[in-house]
Amino acid sequence: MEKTRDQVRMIDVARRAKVGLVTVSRVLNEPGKVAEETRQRVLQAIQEIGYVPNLVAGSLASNRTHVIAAIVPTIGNPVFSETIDAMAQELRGEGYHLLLGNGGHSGREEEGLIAKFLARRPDGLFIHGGRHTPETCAMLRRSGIPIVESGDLRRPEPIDMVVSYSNFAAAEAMTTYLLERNYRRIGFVGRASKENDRSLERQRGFRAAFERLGLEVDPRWILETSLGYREGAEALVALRERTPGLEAVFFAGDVWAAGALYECLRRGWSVPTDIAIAGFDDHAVASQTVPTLTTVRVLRGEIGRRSARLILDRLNGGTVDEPIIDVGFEIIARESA
Amino acid sequence: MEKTRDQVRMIDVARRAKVGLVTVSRVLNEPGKVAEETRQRVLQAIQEIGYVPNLVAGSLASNRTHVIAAIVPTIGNPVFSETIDAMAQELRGEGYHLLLGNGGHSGREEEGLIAKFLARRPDGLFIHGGRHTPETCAMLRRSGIPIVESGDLRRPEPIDMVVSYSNFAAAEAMTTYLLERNYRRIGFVGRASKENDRSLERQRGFRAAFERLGLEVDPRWILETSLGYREGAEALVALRERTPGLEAVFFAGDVWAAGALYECLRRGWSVPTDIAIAGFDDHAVASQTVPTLTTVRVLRGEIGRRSARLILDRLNGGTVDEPIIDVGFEIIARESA
DNA sequence: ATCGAGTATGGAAGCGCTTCCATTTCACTG
DNA sequence: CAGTGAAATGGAAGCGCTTCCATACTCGAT
Repeated sequence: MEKTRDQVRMIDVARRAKVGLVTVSRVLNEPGKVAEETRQRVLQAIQEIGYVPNLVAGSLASNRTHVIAAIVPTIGNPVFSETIDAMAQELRGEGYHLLLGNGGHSGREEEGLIAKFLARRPDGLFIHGGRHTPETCAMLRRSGIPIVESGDLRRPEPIDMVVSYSNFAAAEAMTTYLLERNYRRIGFVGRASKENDRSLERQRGFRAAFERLGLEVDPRWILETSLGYREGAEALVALRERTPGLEAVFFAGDVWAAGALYECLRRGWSVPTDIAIAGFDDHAVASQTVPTLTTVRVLRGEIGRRSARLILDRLNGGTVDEPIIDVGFEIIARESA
Repeated sequence: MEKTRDQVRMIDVARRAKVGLVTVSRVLNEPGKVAEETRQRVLQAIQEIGYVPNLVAGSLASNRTHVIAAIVPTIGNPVFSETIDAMAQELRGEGYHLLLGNGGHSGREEEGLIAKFLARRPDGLFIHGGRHTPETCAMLRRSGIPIVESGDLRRPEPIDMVVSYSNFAAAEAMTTYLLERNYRRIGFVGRASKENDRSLERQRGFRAAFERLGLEVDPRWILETSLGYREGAEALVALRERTPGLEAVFFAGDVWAAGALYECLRRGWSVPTDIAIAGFDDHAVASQTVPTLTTVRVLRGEIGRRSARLILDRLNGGTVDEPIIDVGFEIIARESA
């Protein structure tokens, strides 16, 4: 079952085209430096014998793999896949490919994955995720490759570059929007803030908006749960039950909000009259729900594109002037709040 | 801006541990063949100087990259990302990583991508997608690596292995379900069947269910559009307008169906009394919509896992007995139809 | 003591490319 | 017409590993 070593090599092309091996390499990598006639001869030889270059060998010799590693908590989450998609697109234009990994949510798991990824010598690395173990950071720094961190703008000591928006600012802005519309008793639904820095930041933003107006946040308004439509519905019910007079709920994710809107339909609660609902992400469904969903738009694709560009620019020898990019956000006011 | 060649190499570890370079390689790849004491010494040396193996060099020498290439039309589509996610998970367990590419929907584009991917010498390849150009097929065959095609069970000449469900059978089953419930005028919404084989298969399945009962399909019942919530809503309205007495609509995708359900809410159409709605995919939202959505469940994760296993088994020297795996589907009967 | 069969280890030869440098050719200058 | 520089080409030396083979040593059976 041994994999047979019968590849067509560059030297075979060279012999066929009656040129030196080096010339074949040039045709592939620096076509401008080869005479037109020679070039054609080589290209034809490549065609004829069906030569497929071996980039593994090339990478070893040149010390560049043209691979960018990307690590996200879960590939399945559309929130990440949109970023990844845009990044892959941008990279492909310059001959780079994506090595994809789901880091899981634990620091140790991530550390192991990163170690294995670095062994593949990617030319750059994109990582969405919060805290890294000190070992991970050290490893990444030592690697010497351009690195983009994403997930939140606020990083105490960025390893290298950062592309994101501020979860804090976005949550604060939405909460302020709700407060301005005279909602006062506002629930907040997010992920476990202990496990997830971004959730924590959103919750902080929520609280900050209240504080700026000198208002108190009732601890009963805060609810942490896992992501899902049903979880959103359940959260809404739980919050209303334990908080008499609740006027609005800010869901830190549109999936929860959409689930909650369904619950309102089932129970005959009128939105936003009985209860106002706000979301986060501007998921495709947000403009179609009944009623349509007020939410925070974040440009996920933009994060991917900008990250790719930053890495590519550095690889192309440019000095990156601003290594921390804020892609911003936007409050999308619709019917639900 | 030259990338400095200052990696720690295996030979450095060897010298520090006072062993031969080969022994270090063994510690990493066949630990059992090294004496315990020596092994510890080597591991410690690795720790101390922070050695990160260079898999590029290893791959060149061993002719195995431990990389599996995966090509999907779009990474962003949750339908694919679920498969990819499961596949990555399964592969990681055996030390393999995923090289990810979005092939676009054109054959030429795909061909270029595959050529570039093969140059990276992946040990296996997963591809979701229908028609490949003859050149693509030839290239893939010549590569000699295990290949899994997915997307639909029906492939005239599978390149190698296939893991999927039958779009035809699934659509036929759902249509039959609707017919059994005495819906007779049934709309069908899918993607452009000219561009997408899977859409065509689903449409064929739809028609086949009618034929089996000797019933006619009115051409006005068929509507092709692009994917999206709004598109689903619009499709529903268009179908009802042009088909008096329409009793049900089968949407070949839950996103359309969910969008259509919202439209029913807006217009006050009662589902399934005024109009029955069925979907496809069993998207997470399907169990939460109002009313809940009758749909076809397909195990996307299972496709990823099985594909990975098939490839891994072949790489581990096993002979795969059944190179065409049907993961099946399931009709999930809920309230909407 | 002798042999054979493990077990542990290391040296040397590549894997298929890129890069460095040398060489050749040729048009153009003074 | 020698002198010069640019353009085109190729030889040789690695890139950091794995694999093949040889060697040294151990142990129990003869």
